[in-house]
Amino acid sequence: MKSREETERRILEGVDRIIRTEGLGALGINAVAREAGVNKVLLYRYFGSREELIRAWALERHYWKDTLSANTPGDNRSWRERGAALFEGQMDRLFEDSTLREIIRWHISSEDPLSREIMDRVERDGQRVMESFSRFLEPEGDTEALVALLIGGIYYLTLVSDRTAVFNGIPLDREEGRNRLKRGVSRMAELIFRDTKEKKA
Amino acid sequence: MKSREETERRILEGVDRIIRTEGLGALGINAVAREAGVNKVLLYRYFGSREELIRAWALERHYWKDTLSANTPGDNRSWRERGAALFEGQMDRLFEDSTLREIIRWHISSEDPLSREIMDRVERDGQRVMESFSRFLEPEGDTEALVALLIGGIYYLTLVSDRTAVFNGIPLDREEGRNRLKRGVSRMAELIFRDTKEKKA
DNA sequence: ACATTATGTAACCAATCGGTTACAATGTCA
DNA sequence: TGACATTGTAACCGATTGGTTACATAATGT
Repeated sequence: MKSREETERRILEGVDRIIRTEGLGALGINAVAREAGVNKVLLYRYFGSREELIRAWALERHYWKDTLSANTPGDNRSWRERGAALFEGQMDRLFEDSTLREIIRWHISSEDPLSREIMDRVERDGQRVMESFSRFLEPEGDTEALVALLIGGIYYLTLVSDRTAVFNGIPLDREEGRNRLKRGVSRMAELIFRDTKEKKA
Repeated sequence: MKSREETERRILEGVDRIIRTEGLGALGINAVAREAGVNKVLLYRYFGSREELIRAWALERHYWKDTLSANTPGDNRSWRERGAALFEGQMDRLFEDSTLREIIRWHISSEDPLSREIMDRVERDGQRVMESFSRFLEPEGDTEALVALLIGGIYYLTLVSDRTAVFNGIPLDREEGRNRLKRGVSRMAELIFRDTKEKKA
């Protein structure tokens, strides 16, 4: 009974908790109100509608830690190696962040324009990282297509890990299998950039 | 007003049509009855429930044309090349068959055990093809992980092509972009199997 | 002390969902 | 013609959904 700001925060935390534990499909106004320990009337008073509530939740999230910016000054790895680490880091991030997986799931599954809107935001960051990275490599062959496939593989396998324990012989539910995949991502990135020249500039 | 058999077929065709045009999410009993031009009471009389109706629809489908069995006797391609063609064929199949995409979408999105049941059936076929193929190659490195990533990439990109026109600079809605991806799949398969020995047997 | 803001309660709306029931109207076949 | 299977109509159930309304109760700041 005091700060509206804090109540709004509690509601958004309820949204986050529901998405993390039950998925976006379970995100109803009634469920959120229950989860946040708040009356559902407040959701409408403060956010207007279900859609705007979800949008508000999505906007306050940051989606990509810029793995590339974690370059220490004394980093003497080649850009090929850094690229491999970049993709591996993305897979790691996705395995850890269930809400991020849920957003991708949503985008793939629904026709809701809002899911596009949010997913665009997610990928804009990733795109920016990729661009700053590709400034140092001269692509050979259709690197764009190969990278698209690699990213897609990362997306799909992390998504399916919530549903299936084993995929193509790999135990997605165990650390061992996930490490095999991350090494696979790294290896595949190396294969993609194997014939790529490094720019001098 | 005559053959029960034909009416059941019309219902199943209605299911198929809805899934193909509006997706599995739109597959309600009322929608199917409307689409099939039949009273919804009949759906219950003949199939029992929504779940059994979907199961009946799924069971009468065949999911993978065995690309590998399309090997003509005079085929003198290496197994590496055949592997590349195999994956490329899978991507082609997925781009063409929207209901297959819808099944994968369903499996990724919902917790419904039925989706697992059906997806298992889908992948059992694919697994069988892969096994008969890998009998001729001695893997070097974690081929399983790399193949998993490739399949995942194929799955994700075909799924996302229903929602997004451009991914990582590739126009998913145009023949040109899809061909780039298919060539990419082929190329990636070659990269994966580059260091793989062919068995003599 | 008073007005303002924040929060709550509870009933209510219209729509949709999967599913059921009772009964009437057809068509088919012997 | 009569028996039987097939199809249809239409009302109904209980549950859930997103969303609204009217009104009462607290806490806050000045």
